[in-house]
Amino acid sequence: MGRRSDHSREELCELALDAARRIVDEDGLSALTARKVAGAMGYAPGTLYNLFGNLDDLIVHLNARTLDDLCHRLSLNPGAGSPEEVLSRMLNAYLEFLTDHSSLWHLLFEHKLPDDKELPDWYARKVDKVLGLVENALSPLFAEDRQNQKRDAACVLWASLHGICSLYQTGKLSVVTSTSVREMTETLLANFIAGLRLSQGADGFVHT
Amino acid sequence: MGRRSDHSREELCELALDAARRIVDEDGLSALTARKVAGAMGYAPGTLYNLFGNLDDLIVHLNARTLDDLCHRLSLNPGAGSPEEVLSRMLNAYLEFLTDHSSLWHLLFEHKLPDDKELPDWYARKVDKVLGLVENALSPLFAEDRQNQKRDAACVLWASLHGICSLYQTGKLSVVTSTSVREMTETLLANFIAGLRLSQGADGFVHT
DNA sequence: CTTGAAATTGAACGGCGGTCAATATAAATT
DNA sequence: AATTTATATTGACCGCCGTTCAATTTCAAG
Repeated sequence: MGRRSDHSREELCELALDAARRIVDEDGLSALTARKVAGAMGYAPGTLYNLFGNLDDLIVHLNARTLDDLCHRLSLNPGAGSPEEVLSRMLNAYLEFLTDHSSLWHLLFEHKLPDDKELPDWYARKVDKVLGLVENALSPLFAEDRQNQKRDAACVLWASLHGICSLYQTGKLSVVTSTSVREMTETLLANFIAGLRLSQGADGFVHT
Repeated sequence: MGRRSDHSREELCELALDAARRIVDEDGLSALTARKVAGAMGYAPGTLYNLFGNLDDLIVHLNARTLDDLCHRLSLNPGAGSPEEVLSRMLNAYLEFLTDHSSLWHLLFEHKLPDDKELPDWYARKVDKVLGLVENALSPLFAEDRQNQKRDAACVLWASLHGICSLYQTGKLSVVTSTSVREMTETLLANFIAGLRLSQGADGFVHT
């Protein structure tokens, strides 16, 4: 077999990523194999390695798409309101995605590159974008001269929510409590923000 | 080859789990293979399947040991003090374990049984024990008639800390912030507990 | 000494990620 | 139009993996 030119290189990448997404969504992480992806797009396994360096590389690109998707969903329902209200709406969208595409979500976070490789810059920028949404929601809590603390707070909140979702999704929470993810994340949100309000000072005059 | 009787069945299990622990600790998760474990204990691969149903089963037992170890370390430095102080000490021990045995820690949380199988009861009890430590530390914050809320709070806190550690450990935090795990977990701890104090009422008279 | 039960082996199976010489096609050159 | 060059595609191959199981060897009981 030789050159086919049924598809451009970009079309092939899209084909591969579409196939990969479908496979993960339908049959779970363990079903994502090079042979299966290649088969689903009607090509031989070797072709996949012309498009991506290896499976890890393909997964990073798939995760980038998932990140875009997630970011888009979180951006809907913008609306105004207190940080609690805004974040609660975002949480809705997040949990909905987690429920509907648990394997894609799982892949997004569970996947780890080998120690000697780092995530590319364009990927970091996508993560930044999501984090920016959280940051904006938290903005009213921080005085003008403390905006730099926003980012840390956003990171902490985001990572914490992730922890709850992660343990839930791997079945490690149900072993220990019957409380729903919904309730737990709301508990975190409420208490963490209450704490922030305090430490940032309701009117800027409490604590240092 | 036939019956050797160099070791009792229990000794063999210990041999296997010791080997597995060493392999994970030294060479990471991906190095944990049946052949390697068997080789390290001086037996053929098949023997491993007389002791454990499969690799998943062995991993659950290894994780149980890790859980015991973790629980033990968290129980040292008991001491008195405010919930913040007690939990901060526990956090020290936790982060120390995370640093020294990152792969064992990773295996403990990342491993997921197939959907049709559940973690055994004796395993759930071990998780419970760790959670109990957090619960005790939070105890002073809850009035006598609200002790049942303790558990939820402990779960949320534990899961949240896990999220920060998890993202850190998979290199997904460094992409987005240069703040240390240490600082982030302290931020969570401080704000969450501050929030709890408020919602539980400093003297039981604020909010419902 | 025989017999039966249990432990141990290691080859075998199907599948995996990844590689690469061979090949077939498209584009460039003559 | 014929020839060359460049490139896309293949699929057999490598060394692994988890897991199985018939065959074998040893121990213990009768």
